[in-house]
Amino acid sequence: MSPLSGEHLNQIRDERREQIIQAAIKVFSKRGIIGTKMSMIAAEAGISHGLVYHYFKTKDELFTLLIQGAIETSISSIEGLNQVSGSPIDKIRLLTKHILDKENTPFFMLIYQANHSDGVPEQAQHLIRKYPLQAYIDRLLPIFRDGQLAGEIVEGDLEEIVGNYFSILSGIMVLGEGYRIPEVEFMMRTITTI
Amino acid sequence: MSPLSGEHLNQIRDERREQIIQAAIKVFSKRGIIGTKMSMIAAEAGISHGLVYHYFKTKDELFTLLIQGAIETSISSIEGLNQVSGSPIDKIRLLTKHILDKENTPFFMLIYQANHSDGVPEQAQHLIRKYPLQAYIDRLLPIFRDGQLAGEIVEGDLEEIVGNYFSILSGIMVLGEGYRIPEVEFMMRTITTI
Amino acid sequence: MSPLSGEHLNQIRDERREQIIQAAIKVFSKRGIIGTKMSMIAAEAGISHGLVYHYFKTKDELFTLLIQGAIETSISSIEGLNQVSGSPIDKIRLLTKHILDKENTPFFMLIYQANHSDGVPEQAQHLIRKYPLQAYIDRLLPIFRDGQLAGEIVEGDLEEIVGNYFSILSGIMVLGEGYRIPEVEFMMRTITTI
Amino acid sequence: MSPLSGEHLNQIRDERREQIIQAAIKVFSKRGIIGTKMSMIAAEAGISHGLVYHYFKTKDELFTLLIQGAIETSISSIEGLNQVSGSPIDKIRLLTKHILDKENTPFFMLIYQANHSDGVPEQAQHLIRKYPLQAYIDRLLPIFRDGQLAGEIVEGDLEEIVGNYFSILSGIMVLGEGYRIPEVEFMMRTITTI
DNA sequence: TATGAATGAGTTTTCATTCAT
DNA sequence: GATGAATGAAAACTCATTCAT
Repeated sequence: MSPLSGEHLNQIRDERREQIIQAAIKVFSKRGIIGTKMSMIAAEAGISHGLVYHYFKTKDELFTLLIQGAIETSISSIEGLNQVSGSPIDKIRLLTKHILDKENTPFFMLIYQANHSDGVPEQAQHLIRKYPLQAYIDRLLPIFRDGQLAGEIVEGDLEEIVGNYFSILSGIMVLGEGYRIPEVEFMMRTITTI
Repeated sequence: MSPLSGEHLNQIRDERREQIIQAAIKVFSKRGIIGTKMSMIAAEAGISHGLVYHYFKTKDELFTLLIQGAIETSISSIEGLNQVSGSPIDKIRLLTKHILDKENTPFFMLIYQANHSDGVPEQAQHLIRKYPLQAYIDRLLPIFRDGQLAGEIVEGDLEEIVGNYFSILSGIMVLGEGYRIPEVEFMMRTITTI
Repeated sequence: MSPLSGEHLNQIRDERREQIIQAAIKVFSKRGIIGTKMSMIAAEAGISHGLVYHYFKTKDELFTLLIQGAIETSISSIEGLNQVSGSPIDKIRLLTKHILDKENTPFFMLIYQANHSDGVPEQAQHLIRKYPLQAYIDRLLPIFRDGQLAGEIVEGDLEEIVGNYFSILSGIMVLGEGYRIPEVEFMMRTITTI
Repeated sequence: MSPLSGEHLNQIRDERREQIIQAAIKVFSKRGIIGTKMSMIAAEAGISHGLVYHYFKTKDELFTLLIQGAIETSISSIEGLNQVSGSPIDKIRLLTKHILDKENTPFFMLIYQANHSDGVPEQAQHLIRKYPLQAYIDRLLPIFRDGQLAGEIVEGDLEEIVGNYFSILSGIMVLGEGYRIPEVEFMMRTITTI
């Protein structure tokens, strides 16, 4: 019989890769790099640990890939706010909703893990350092400024306000199970007037 | 040389124990259980790794001890609020100030680590489960209720408000370097009227 | 498409086998058994690693086969000297030339690898032990004796002379790149008179 | 009781190190890097494999150290010839004797392994490349030139003669068990007049 | 016949823990 | 009480081999 068609093989490969990536996000975000054993990822993906290495050279490479994805996703979802129509407050509400969405927890957890764990691969550290809190502040500042000018956002140093707000959002998402994720309006009370 | 007096030995013992505990808090809170090597604690304490085992049977025992201390400290500092004079808002401000104090970061980190890491000793897990968010909510609820009755705290489900507030405080303290710790008033805006 | 004729399949089979064998000789002789991955042989042969297993059951089987070939070739080329006309010295010169021929390096390397490596399959070890230095000495001795009788070869214990000579030839061929392969006459000075 | 005195500890450390090094020379020289398992070295040294890592960071570091030692020893033993009194032929005879000494086999084997194996650590490769055959030829050339001028050594291109001679010596030492190590005079016949 | 996805045994390396001194 | 040499269990990673297609 002839070997599998290239297309079919590609499909299998892509599926497996995605399967492993999803498993890895789940495990890494919960346990960090050191706490995550490749066998856990394999088990989570329902495959042998050897196969993980068929698709990803090392644990580090896999982790770094996820970090890159997490950063790209979070940055682009912030930059995407500019395309959205609505008042500054509407945009911030949208962002807040997005961040507080349970589905996005792993991204914050991953970045958190990369920030705190030991044994974070050089390249992942590099990415993290390239996008510190300030990078997010810079991208959110214009929206907050507009809000302040419109009188919708409290007076005060803008960098401080944005930094605080993004920090408490990040904090809440990092806590994980056992804590409460507040409603959007609860968080926004820190920055809105009235 | 004559042998050291028993009292002197006791003193050395206590000093060493405290030395190790402080070192352990520092390292565990930053790196978690798995990320912390006994040799790191020893190095931080300036002693040989062998000596740590003279004072603490295992890494798990040491970690569990710290968790116990962290929980006790945080619970008692909340319970202590009742002895303080002042309005409900004053008490909450005091608590907030206390929690946001950099000095107390390690306690939150430790509890966080115990909540998230793998390889957390059974006994530590037990302690953590014995004092979940709800335990803190229960103890804070009376104060918040008074505040609500006095019209100083926003309307709404009290458990939710207290849970949210304690969660965002915890979140911020867990983030660590690279993020902003907001001022007390910034946090309190989530719960105060006007 | 009509199925390939049986004959054509046979031809493909034989070609592939030979292709793999040549690739295996090249890689095994350079890297030894342990150092050789089946994937290297496959890559060298320009086929998939799975296909190697269609032609050879295991790595061990393949290696053993090569060892067998190497031994048979070297033994028969020595035995072939008897069919050659010429003086003893001429025959030894011919043998020396043959051994020092770069093309024959892999055979010596293979036997060397089989002698030294770990993880040499039982059967290959058996073959190697069946044809030790002594087997070569035995076959060369008559020629050297004739040479000694004719005064062309130095006096002395014949087994020793033959053993020495074959050993230094083997040694030189095993060294590989980075060393000099001497001219025939340089080697022969060890055994010839004048 | 007081801890071991620093001196005693030093003694233990030095002994163990030496013990491991000797074991490693033995195993590495016979089986090469890939073929050598750290557990083999540990077993040969009669210690646990963990202890090997107490003294040497990695297998690569250990191997590289041995290579360095082997190169240094062989270079210095050649350079030492200049301090020796005697005719050029005497010096070469001394060198030959030294090289053919069974005790020195491991050095040649190690360098051989480093030249041929896969997975040779970068630093070891560097050392090997720094001291190719030419480095030895350069150091031996003056002696051979003197010998040629004195009519004790055959006519011909000196580099060629020295390279050939050092190569056949190296080759013989690499063969290991199963082959004959010739007498000094047998080897020297390749280069001496008469 | 041909391919490469998939598995798991085996190896390197780390580190909690023990123990002689 | 104090040290650090020593052990061994556990985890990352490699690769021979199998097998569905």
